[in-house]
Amino acid sequence: MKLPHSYYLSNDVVALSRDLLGKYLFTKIDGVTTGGYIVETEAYNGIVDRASHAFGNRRTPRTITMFEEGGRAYVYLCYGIHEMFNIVTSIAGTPHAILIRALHPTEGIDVMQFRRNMSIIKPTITMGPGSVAKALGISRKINSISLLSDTLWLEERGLSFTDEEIKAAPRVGVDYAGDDAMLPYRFYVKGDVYVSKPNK
DNA sequence: GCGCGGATTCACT
DNA sequence: GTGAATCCGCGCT
Repeated sequence: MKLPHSYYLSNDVVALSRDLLGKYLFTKIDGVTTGGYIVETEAYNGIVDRASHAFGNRRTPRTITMFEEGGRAYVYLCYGIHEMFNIVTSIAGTPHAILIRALHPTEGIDVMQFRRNMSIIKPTITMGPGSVAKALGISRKINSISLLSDTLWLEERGLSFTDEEIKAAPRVGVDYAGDDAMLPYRFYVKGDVYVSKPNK
């Protein structure tokens, strides 16, 4: 079942980040479906979070997507090379977003392998945010697209993890954020081979 | 206009 | 473990 629009309207982006572990994420491009379940996320907590692009209520052509109503994709280019896929949450005007950092692939693995230029399957196929977006065929062209569309959506399939199976930790690559860099806003499934390290 | 640097990945030592 | 790749968003002049 697709996650309903209401799922994305929660104002608690940190709780939602944890809840997304085990949810399935799919794209359907040129008739081919690819995806799997989410095993690593990071929460970006609106205008008070120094690590967020929207910190200080910064509205620019890039960040405006985060200020839209929840239930959309926020896709941007990082380091001039990698596309990053985020889930926008909360109501319009509150720029919460969740970065999808790793996926445990289940469907369309051969196509994802082709998109990643991999001759043999390795865990790095969907490990790390740039890899997830590339494997799923997500680019800036679909920035702001609805997560209830036929191109990109999430599903609940009855998979969940206990608190013992989940680790909360500081986010990756946000040293510029001062004290906010230490907040435990990264969530992952312990020991899953697709989680970017460390994964214990 | 200019310049800095980034929510990273990969090849290579 | 280290460094290159590579684009453009963003703040400041």
